[in-house]
Amino acid sequence: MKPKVTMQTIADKLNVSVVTVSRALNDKDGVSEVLRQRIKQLTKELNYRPNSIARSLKMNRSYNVGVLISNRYADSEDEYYINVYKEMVKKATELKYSLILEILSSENEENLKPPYMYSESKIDGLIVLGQLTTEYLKEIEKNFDLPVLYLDFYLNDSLIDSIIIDNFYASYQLTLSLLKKGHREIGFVGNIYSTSSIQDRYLGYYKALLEWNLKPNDEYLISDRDGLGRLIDLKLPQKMPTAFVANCDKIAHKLNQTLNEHGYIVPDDVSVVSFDNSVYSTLTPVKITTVDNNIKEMVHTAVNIIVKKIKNPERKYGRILVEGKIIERESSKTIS
Amino acid sequence: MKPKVTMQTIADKLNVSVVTVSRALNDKDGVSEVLRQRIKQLTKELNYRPNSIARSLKMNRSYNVGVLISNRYADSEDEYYINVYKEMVKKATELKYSLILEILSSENEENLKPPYMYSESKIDGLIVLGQLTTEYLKEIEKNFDLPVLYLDFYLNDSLIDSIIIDNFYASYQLTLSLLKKGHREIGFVGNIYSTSSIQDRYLGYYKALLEWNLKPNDEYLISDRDGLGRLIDLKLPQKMPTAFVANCDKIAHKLNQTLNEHGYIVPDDVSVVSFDNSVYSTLTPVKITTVDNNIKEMVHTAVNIIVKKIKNPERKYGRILVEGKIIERESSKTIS
DNA sequence: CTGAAAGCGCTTACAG
DNA sequence: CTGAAAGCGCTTACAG
Repeated sequence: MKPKVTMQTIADKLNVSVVTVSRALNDKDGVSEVLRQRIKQLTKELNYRPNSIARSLKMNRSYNVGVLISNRYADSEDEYYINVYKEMVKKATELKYSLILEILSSENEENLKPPYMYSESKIDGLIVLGQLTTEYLKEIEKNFDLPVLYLDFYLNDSLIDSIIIDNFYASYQLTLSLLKKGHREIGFVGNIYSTSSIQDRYLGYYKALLEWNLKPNDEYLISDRDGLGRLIDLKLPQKMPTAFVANCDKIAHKLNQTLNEHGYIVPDDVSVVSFDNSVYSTLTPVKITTVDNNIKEMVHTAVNIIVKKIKNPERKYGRILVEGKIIERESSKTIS
Repeated sequence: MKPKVTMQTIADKLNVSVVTVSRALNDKDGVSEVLRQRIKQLTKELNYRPNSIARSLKMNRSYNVGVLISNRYADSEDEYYINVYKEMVKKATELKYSLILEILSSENEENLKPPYMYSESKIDGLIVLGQLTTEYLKEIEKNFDLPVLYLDFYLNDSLIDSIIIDNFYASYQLTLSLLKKGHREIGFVGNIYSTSSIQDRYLGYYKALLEWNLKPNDEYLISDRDGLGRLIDLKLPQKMPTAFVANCDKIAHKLNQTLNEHGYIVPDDVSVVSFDNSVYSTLTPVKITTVDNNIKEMVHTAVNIIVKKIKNPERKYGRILVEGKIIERESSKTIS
């Protein structure tokens, strides 16, 4: 490793002070244009890299934002959140922030252990990506001395801002599209006590039915996971509806398999629609009609807001809704 | 936000110096056990969080490792690398390091622009995940003043350590498994000029054929991407072999589709085997025989080594091979 | 066992 | 336009 180049090195070579170097490099007033150029020039020749750690200490800012994801969402083949993360990284870089990802183990979640990056003051703000236990979230809300943003879920009675897909509206639209195709017996797949997003999708489905004067049939409500988010086998009802709204593509894919095992073909016997527009929706033999979550818009909003909150922690944003978009594919069919 | 708690706060309350507080919290000698406990106790009561930025400045360590991935590998539905990243995060946390991910755009790659996290001195070491252009890598090797590790590829004539799946050996074994099933006409799918990993997989395939006194047939070599890594349509040969080795599951999946379009059924007409054990290998109707890359072992080794290199930059590790494991599934069939 | 001093590399008032 | 001084919150060598 070569000798370290600091602002002092530059200053010494040009017989000026570090103050001047700092001002020149940060494009602040108080340096003659000639000197500024000389300094910038030398900076390149010497391969000077600013020490962001030193700046951070002075400014009381790390220029890092933490992203916390539960092991539940990151551990399996569930690629959705990790994809969201990727988009976040791109956006954060634009804003000169770095992202630090931490995977929250079930154990630490249960023990209410704060993220390492928080305990070590490595971050200026935190984005919680995907719902955690209410106890854990309450703990964050009570103790955290940092701007926090919930992404892709919200918590009732919470003062913490959140950004969510407008699941309710999207589900309402999606269910309407089935009704317009002639379906009257429509089921829903998902544990509606599990996450706010499944709940809202269920209620949007409910609303569409009510609007067509239909009563949701409890027999058509199939759970897909236990209270801890672990997937369970899907139990088909005795009498089959003509269509299902699945709470996500992954479950739609699983539903498709379960249906096949029982001799039903999608969409000839049963239509299936779902949410997320993830890899699961296109890799099955029959491509699934789904809702594109508009990850990009959601993520851009999220990163912008957390940065704004770092600069002004008092400002509140509340619940921000991002609209999804239905993508019609082969799994939903018009019936008579 | 509450008033900030620092070591000074603790020191003042107990009428000791910050030196003593620092020693107590870092479990260093020179503090009586009684005092140490009192300090630690107070730390909890006041919700003290050490300022890792200050420590970093003093120690000249950020305790961050950068991970650089090309847009090419992260942008599409290619979940492989992002999965690898997730495992890296878990391992890094164990070692008290944080990871900062940066996505390298094609533009920055072409202009040889160094990663932001490097230019801003935010990281102590860099892991390059997935091959970049030779020019970019040479630039890193020439200029970077940090430990660097290549993960999942290597560069010839490079002094930089790398960790790779033993592609050559795995491919050799995989091809042998086809030969043992009676196949004699075996094709290979992949642009062998594109990445070292495709090249090595091709050569392992080659070796297996040679060992059985077979000559690889150029007609059976199908390219899958252009020089920049963009996927292209697969052109099937006039005369079909009885089996294909595809350079990854994603391509195997695509090959399967192409074969279907031309009226061939896997594995009845053609067997297909591939690499990665990714989501693509199990979501197709016919599950694909593939090689599990042992991501965990690869990642654990990688993170351990970069941390060791940060502590001792002189030490060389060379090319480290991690063994893959064949997972037999339905897409490869015994023929007579 | 305990502390005063110095310093990591910056930035921001303040003074000229 | 330029610089001396102070300070961000730690850790380490030195002294007692």
